[in-house]
Amino acid sequence: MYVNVSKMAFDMLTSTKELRRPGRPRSDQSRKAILKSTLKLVEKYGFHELCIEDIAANAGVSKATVYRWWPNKAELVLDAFLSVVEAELHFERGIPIRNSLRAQMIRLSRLFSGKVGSVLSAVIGAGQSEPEMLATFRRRWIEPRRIEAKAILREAMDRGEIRSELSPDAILDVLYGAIYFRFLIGRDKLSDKFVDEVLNMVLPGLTTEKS
Amino acid sequence: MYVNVSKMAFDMLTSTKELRRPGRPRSDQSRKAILKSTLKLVEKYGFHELCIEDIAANAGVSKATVYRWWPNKAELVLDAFLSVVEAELHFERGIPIRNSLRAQMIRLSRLFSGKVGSVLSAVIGAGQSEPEMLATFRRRWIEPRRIEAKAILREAMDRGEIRSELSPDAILDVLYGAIYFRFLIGRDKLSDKFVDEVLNMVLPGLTTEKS
Amino acid sequence: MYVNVSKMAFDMLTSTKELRRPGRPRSDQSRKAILKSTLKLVEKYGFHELCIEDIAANAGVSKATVYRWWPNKAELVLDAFLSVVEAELHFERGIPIRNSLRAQMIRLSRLFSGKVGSVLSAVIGAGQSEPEMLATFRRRWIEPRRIEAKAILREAMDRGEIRSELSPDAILDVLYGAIYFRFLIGRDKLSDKFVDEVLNMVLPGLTTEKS
Amino acid sequence: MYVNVSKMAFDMLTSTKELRRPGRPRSDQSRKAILKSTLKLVEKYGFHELCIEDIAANAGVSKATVYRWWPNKAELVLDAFLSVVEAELHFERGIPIRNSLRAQMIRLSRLFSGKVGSVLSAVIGAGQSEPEMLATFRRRWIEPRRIEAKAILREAMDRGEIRSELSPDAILDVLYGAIYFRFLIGRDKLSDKFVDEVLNMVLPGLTTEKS
DNA sequence: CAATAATCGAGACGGTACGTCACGTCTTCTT
DNA sequence: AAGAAGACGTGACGTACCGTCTCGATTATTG
Repeated sequence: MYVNVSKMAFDMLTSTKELRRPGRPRSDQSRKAILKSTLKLVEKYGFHELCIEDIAANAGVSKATVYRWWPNKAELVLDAFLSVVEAELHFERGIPIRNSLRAQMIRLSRLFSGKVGSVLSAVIGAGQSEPEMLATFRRRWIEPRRIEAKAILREAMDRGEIRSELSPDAILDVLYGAIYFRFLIGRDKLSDKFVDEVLNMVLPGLTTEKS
Repeated sequence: MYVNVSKMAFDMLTSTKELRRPGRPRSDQSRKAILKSTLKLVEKYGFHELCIEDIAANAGVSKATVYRWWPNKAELVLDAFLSVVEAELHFERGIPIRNSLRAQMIRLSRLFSGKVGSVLSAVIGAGQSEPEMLATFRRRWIEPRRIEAKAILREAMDRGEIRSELSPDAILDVLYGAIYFRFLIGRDKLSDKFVDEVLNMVLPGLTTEKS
Repeated sequence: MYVNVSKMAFDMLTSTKELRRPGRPRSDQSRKAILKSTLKLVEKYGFHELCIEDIAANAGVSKATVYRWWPNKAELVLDAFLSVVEAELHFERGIPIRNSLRAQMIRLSRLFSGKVGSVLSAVIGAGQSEPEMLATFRRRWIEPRRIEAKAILREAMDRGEIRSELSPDAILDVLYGAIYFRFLIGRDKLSDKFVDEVLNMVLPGLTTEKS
Repeated sequence: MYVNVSKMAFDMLTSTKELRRPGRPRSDQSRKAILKSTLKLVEKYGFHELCIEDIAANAGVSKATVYRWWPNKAELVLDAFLSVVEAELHFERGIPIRNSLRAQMIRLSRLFSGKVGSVLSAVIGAGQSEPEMLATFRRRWIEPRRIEAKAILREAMDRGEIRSELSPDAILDVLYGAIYFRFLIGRDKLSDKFVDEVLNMVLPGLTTEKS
């Protein structure tokens, strides 16, 4: 991960079409096959049982090729996870805060219930004993979404929908904490209905109006 | 874990004080030394780096003795965790719901910030790829506390403090989800202040009075 | 082995019927069950794969009981072997040397081809890396028979059938070496015919007459 | 053993000098170090006490490398033995049979008395409970020598030195059985004198002339 | 008839080595 | 260079038996 980021950056800088590093270029086919195999196998076995030898074999790639581009299993799984979900789950802006939050939270909870859910839980689980991995996870998955969320919260505060003395971070910890808690630990399934329950409980405490 | 639970059950059934199973009895000294070493080492190295060979060596015990009583590292760590925290963190009853919740949530968040916090996160992390372990964790850690919590919520509903049409499980997912989320994923530290922020946001939505 | 020999000796000395040591006497049933199980399992698995835990389990006996009477697997197997064959295979005396040798060699080679053959080869095999065991084997199996054999050879020398300048030990090494060699290493099966081949080749060199 | 034999065969077939299998080639240095350490340790401790962990450590090699090429301790020791003695102990041809036999038997018995003797007895001992190993031992140690021996016996029969109605296998079982018997079981040491005793006893029965 | 003494079963214990697995690295030839 | 192949040293795994031990129960002799 670290490695390929820097090398990709180098490639981008230099490839004004002609300039590039000597030697055989990186096989994009291999890269994709590795990420695909990783996703497939982590869904099947979970992070713990997953082994890089199997990923390499499954991707028809040599082990050394995996290690050339990712420093360890954790980063690889994280990259595979992000390669699937990175672009999704934006907030709609300019609509009532409840609607915007609800729509995004429902899409998130459905994502958690699907195939990538098992990959996500594997990533967070592994992160509990690998601080660097958790940091990367936060930086590339949690933070981008939170920046957007804070923006719409700020807008809602400006419109007077949300009490502006509240901490946006605390608000989001409460709303999303409920979903993540049920996803990671809870026995109950995530559902659209649960999202509504959460919003019904929490929003009254955030709004300025006395309903 | 599974083994000794069933055997302990057997002991209890048969021990009208005098009856015991034949053969050399299990060494309680070894059992305690193993749990103690496990706690110590998991705090030091985290779950991932922890190895059973080290636990056995540190406890002055043979590897076989560890495997005789615990099927794998995860169960052992879980048992060690529970042996330390199992009896703690009850709710005070007969006082306003906010006070009771606040006191327990603060004690919980302080626990998370302390030494056992790292053991707990290791347990939950490992549980993400071992469903049985997570189930045991829920059964022996989450559920006992939740039963108490539901009882005080029910009392508060009876007293008219909490709207009785709300789902107790959802309420607890919101309140504790925030803490667990910040503990497991969040970048911000847990603090007494955060507990108050959560309660301030959530309780208004739960109460009957419109303040 | 060492233990029970001495204790048996003590028993013999003292049991002029009434005198015996205090405490629960040794269970002869267990002793026999152990030897029987040992024979059965060594035939089935060979010496190497044989384990004392299986012997004890098969004999319905505790492991400690086995170790109380035999110091190790080798001695136990040797004892089991000798308990079956010790009394057999004497030489007939007062008949022509060829007849006496032939009869005993044939009985021996048939014994080798039977069930105890596999036990014997296990014993000798194990003896190759345990000098004490091999010594006991020689003392209790090889030597008693060799003493008899030397006696009939001496008689034959006295009668003038065998050249008396020959070494009886060398004679027996040649005759029986052939059988043991074929038994332990050779690809060819032992047979009565082979015994005759050996005698036909060797006896002319031993006899005084020029046939 | 099985593995490398087949791979060596493959190498031989394909190595018209240039063709070789892909991947990192097997380290010949490791292979030799393992065989050397095996010999050294089996001489020192005997087969039974020998453990593969020690061999690997002594050879500065990983345990996995040992297991990659030899399926078990027995095959490894056998290979080590053969790597030392395989090329030795031929018969001289075109001389009187007695001389040829005597020279080879004396060299053999001296070999048995030396350092490799303990390895050989370990190999034969282990072979008693592992038929495949004994078969390999016969194929690679016994048979090649026996083929030569039969050739010189046949020549001697053609020359009229040996009675041609005798079975060469039986002759060799008698001659070499005596040596192996004394080596494996006998209490007496092997010596040049013993070889002469054996030949003096056996040859008269084999020869055509009446001396 | 109690006290003493040894054996018995069951089975837990500290050990040692097993043979396996995956790690991450390295060496070779090919693309 | 990058890639596939695959051998390498390393280290932990979980297992199997080792030979010893601690129990309560049993079976004898002795006082």
